Amino acid sequence: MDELQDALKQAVKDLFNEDVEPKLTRSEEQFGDYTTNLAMQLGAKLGKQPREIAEAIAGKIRASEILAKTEVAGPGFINVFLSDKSLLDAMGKKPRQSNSGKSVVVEYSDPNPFKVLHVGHLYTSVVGDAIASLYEATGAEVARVNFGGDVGLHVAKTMWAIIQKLGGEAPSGLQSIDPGERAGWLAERYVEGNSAYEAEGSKAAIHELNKRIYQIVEQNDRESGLAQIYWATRQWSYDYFDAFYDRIGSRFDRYYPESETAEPGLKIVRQNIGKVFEESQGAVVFKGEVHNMHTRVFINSEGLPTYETKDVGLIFKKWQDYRFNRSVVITGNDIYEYMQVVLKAVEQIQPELAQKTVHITHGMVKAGGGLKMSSRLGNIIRAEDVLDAASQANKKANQQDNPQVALGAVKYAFLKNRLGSDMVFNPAESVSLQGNSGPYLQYALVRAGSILQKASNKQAVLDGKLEADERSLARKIGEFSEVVEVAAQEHLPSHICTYLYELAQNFNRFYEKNRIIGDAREPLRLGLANAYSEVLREGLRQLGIPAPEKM
RNA sequence: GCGCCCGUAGCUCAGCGGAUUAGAGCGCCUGUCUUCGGAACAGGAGGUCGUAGGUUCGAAUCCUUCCGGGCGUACCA
Repeated sequence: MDELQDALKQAVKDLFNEDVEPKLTRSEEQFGDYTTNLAMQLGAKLGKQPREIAEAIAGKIRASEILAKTEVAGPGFINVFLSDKSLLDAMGKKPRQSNSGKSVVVEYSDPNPFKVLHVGHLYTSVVGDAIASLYEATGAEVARVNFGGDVGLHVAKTMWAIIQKLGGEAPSGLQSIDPGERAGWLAERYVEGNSAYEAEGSKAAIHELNKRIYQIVEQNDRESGLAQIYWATRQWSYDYFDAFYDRIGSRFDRYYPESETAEPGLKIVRQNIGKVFEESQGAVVFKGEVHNMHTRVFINSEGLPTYETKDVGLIFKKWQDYRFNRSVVITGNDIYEYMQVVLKAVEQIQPELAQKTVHITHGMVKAGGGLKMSSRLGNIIRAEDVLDAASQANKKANQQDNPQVALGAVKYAFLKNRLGSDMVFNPAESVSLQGNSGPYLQYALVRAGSILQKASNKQAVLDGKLEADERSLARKIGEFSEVVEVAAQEHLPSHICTYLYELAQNFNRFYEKNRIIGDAREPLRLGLANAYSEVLREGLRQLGIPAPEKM
C-alpha cells in the first residue's frame, strides 16, 4: 500500500529526521488491515521506548483520509484500519509492475526425446507455467522454453534397442508401429537399451552408436538408415510432447534440442581450457572443489560433450536469442549441485549470464493411493497416468467426466505446496470436491458466475459504507495484487493457491449469511461479487487452472 | 565421508522474525439447511512446531549440535 508507506515515511522524517523504508505486513483482521513494526526498529536506533515512538507516528498519520483508525498495540506495533473507500479502491488494483520492460526466459519441463514423460515432468511443467504467468502478471516479457536431450547416451541406448528390434538399421520396420503406440514403443526401447548398457556386454556398441548419432546431427545426415530411424523416431517424441502439452494447456515459445546447443557449448568449453576448464584423465573437467563444489566432466574422453557442456551452450544460446534480464530455470532438486557447477563455470566465462540466472528447484513427487508405477517402463509413474488417475477418481467419486476438473485438480494439488520439499500426490484426494482443492475453487467461480448471470441487468457499484461481512470480503479481495507481487518475487505459486482458497472461503461465508440479489444492499454486494469473481478467475488463470462454465 | 534440501495435529500441508488461543483440508464427533447452484456454512476433539543449545525486546521462523528422511557426489541426464 504505497500511500500508507509514504505517509509513514513522511511522519518519521518529520518527527525524528530519519529516512526509513517502512515495511507493512497484513495483520490478523481483528488487529487491522496493516501492521508495521517500524517503531520497534527505530527504538534501538533512537534510544527511545518503542511505544512512545509508535504513539507519535500514529498521531501523525491519523489524519490521513485513507485510514479509518490507527492504534498502537503490544510492544509498539502500529495497526491501521483502512477507510471503506480505500478498501474498495484497493480491490481493483493491479500488481506492481516490478518486472516491467524486462525480458525473462523461463525454462522448464525439459523432457528427453526418446524417453517417457513422467510425473516429474508434469510437476515441473505445471510449476513452470505458473511462474511464467507470475512474471507476466508483474510486467515481464516472458519466453517459455524447453530444453531436451535429442542427442546423448540415452538416445544411443534407445537406438541400439530399436536396431535390435528392427533386426538392423532398417527404417521401413517403423511403419508397422501404430501411431498411437509410438511413444510407448520408444519408451520400452529405452528401457531395453538401458538394461543392455548396464549388463556391460553392449556398452561398446552403444558408445559407438552414440558417436554416430552426434555425427548424423552434425552433418545433417538424412540418408543413412540409422539417420532415417533417428529423425523419424525423434519426431515421434516431439509429437508426443506436443500432444501432452496440449492436454495440460502448456505452450512453449521454443524447444532447444541438445543437438543445437552441443556445438556452441563445445566451442566455448574448448576455448576456455586452461582458463576455466582443465584436462584430466583424457576428459575436460571443471574443478569444483576450490568453490566447494563437485568436479564435473564437461567433455568426455571420447571428445563428446556431456550434459554440462550442452547446458553451457544453452545459456549462451538463450542469451543470444533473448538478451534476457533474467533467466529462470526450473528443475527437480536432484540436479541442484549439478547446476551450481555449470553456473559457476559460466560465471568464470561471462559473469553476467550466471548472475542473471536463477535456478529454482522443487522436490520429488511420491505416489499416494491409487497411483502405480510402471515397471515395464522402468519403475516410473507416467505423466499421463497421473491425469488418467485423477479423471477416474473424478468419475468414481463425483459421477462426472470433466477433463477440466481433473486437470484443475492435479494442477492445484501440485501448486498448493511450497516448492522445495518432496510431496505426496494422491489422485483421489486431489479431485475431492471438498476442502482445499482445485475443484472447490472452480466450483466457487461457477457459483459466483451464476449469481452474476442472474443479476446481469442490475446495477453494481463499489461505493458506500461497508457492513462487517462486506468489509471482510473487500479486504480479502484487495489483497490479491500484493499476493501476486510476493508470489512472483519469491517464485512461489503456492501463495496464490493459499490466497484463493481463503478468498473463496471468505466469500462462501459471506454468501451463506447474506443475500445478494434482492437485498437493499444489492448494488454494493453485486459490486463485491463481481470483483471477487474477477480476482478468482485471474488467480486460476495464473495457475493455469481451467475455469469451467458449468460443473 | 562430504555437500544440498526437508522434519509443524492420525494423514496431506500452510505459516518462514512479530503479538494474547500455532492455522487449513482430509479423517473422527456435533450442528445449520424447503440454498441467489449445499461440491456450502457453523462448532468440537486432536500439536511442548524432530532434539539440545544460542542470538533477539520477540523464534515454528535466524545460527549451531545431534537424531531421522530425501537427493547429489568425474566421463548419465
